[in-house]
Amino acid sequence: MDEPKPLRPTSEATLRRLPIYHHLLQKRLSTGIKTISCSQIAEELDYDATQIRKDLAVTGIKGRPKVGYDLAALILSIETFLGWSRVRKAFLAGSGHLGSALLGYNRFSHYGLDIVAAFDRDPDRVGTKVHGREVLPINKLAGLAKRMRVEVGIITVPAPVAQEVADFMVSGGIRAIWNFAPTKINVPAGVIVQNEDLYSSLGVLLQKLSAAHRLV
Amino acid sequence: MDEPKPLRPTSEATLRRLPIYHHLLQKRLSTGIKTISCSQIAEELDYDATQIRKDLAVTGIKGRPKVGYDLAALILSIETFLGWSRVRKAFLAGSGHLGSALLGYNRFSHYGLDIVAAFDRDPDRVGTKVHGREVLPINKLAGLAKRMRVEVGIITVPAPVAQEVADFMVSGGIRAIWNFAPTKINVPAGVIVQNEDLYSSLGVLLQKLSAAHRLV
DNA sequence: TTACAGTAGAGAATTATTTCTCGATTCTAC
DNA sequence: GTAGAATCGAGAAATAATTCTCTACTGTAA
Ligand SMILES: NC(=O)c1ccc[n+]([C@@H]2O[C@H](COP(=O)([O-])OP(=O)(O)OC[C@H]3O[C@@H](n4cnc5c(N)ncnc54)[C@H](O)[C@@H]3O)[C@@H](O)[C@H]2O)c1
Ligand SMILES: NC(=O)c1ccc[n+]([C@@H]2O[C@H](COP(=O)([O-])OP(=O)(O)OC[C@H]3O[C@@H](n4cnc5c(N)ncnc54)[C@H](O)[C@@H]3O)[C@@H](O)[C@H]2O)c1
Repeated sequence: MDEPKPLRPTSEATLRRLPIYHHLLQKRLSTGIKTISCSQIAEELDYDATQIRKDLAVTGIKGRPKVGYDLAALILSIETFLGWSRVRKAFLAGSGHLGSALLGYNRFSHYGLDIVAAFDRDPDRVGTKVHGREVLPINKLAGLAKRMRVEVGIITVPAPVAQEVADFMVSGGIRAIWNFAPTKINVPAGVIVQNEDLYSSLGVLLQKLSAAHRLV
Repeated sequence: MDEPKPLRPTSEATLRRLPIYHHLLQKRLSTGIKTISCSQIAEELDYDATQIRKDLAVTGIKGRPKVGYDLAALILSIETFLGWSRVRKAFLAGSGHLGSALLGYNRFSHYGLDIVAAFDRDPDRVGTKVHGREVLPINKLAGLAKRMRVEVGIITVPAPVAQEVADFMVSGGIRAIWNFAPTKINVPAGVIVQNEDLYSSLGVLLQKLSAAHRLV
């Protein structure tokens, strides 16, 4: 009776909902309340209370009947589970429109990510500063990543060069890639890729709008 | 025997995958090939071929055994299904970091979306131009949306004011909202909201990275 | 012509996720 | 104290999504 559970990894759906709860909980924290129940969260977000209870359970938090969860403890539990309590260094490749927006967003450091430098191929960009971070030549990425023990790579370059940039990241020892380019990138086993495809989101929105049209 | 099928709406998972196929198909189109099969797509994207077949079926495309699908017809079928073939006007609220990045991205017009104007509350921003689009005062949003028959609203304002901006959009007759603020917005029935929560994406990435650490 | 291999499409089986049900617990009010 | 209401937590049931299986079709090559 050593490993009775197969210990499945947490479902992606649950992982995506946890930050949504986190936003709400933080908002509530500032109002001064001390506890919150699943039914209250459910009411606010229009989710099913049982689903929220199961989601929160994966973080290891324990609630009390009739009361709910301790708000501060719950926030901490989510942050710990998601890996937001330990800040990891990140390199961003492609300091264009989207890359600059991410660099300008100083809130990621509260969510486990510290973008320490940006990289680009364009000589006009290299050497400039974007929101306080220096832009370095892309060919320095791998070496620096290794030296600085950078764990996360962010790809905001055009799709045709995304694979090449990902290869630099992998060779620099980066083990998790946040990919904003609308293309699949191939990485060796053990490297985590999280695609953020805005077209998928846009596709869902516009399809629903079109479908609504067709019905009415 | 009039409505034998309940006609369920297409699942969100399928809707999110269709744009991913679209990216690949477009890339293939430029190589000159004329047809493509599910097994080829599956090989490339590391998906299950049957899943791809079922996904593509919802767009109404018909394939031929041993051959696959006509590439150009398939692309068109996806575009039509997702509502990308008819371009809809959009207003963007919040011309900050992220809003500017979206305004600078001229490719959305090929994907059914034409951002025609931006809105902001900051007097320093109002009156300027961001990537060719004028920034107008936020209090003009509702009236102009109604007059110009704008269908889509994009929210890139800070979370605490997202609801207020959404209300302006709804009162201007906007029926689909692409929300980048990390907060729930409440809208009347019939209005479509698509949340694009970068923290969800980041949460998935970092949790997987943490979990990988724990195992090794 | 004929065998063969690759593939779409439909439906069944499997797996994953969400929702329901119920017992146990804990707070509040009487 | 005791009754009642709210809620957690665990397991069962229902629902949804994915993967498997089989048949029929189509092009290619012997
Ligand atoms: N901006 C958006 O709103 C938006 C929306 C959806 C998707 N995207 C995707 O995000 C990515 C970036 O978009 P963007 O609008 O910021 O583009 P952009 O052209 O503004 O920026 C791209 C940057 O990458 C740099 N670059 C090009 N090749 C490089 C290389 N080999 N190595 C390092 N840097 C290189 C360029 O010099 C440029 O600075 C694209 O893949 C795009 O499809 C952007
Ligand atoms: N920039 C990013 O990388 C990033 C990442 C994740 C999430 N987000 C989210 O996107 C949103 C925008 O982020 P940002 O970095 O662009 O912020 P930002 O501060 O650069 O831009 C916000 C803009 O909204 C305007 N604004 C404020 N109140 C307004 C109102 N009532 N009406 C109209 N305009 C108003 C401001 O003047 C400013 O121009 C935020 O909700 C943020 O959480 C941004």
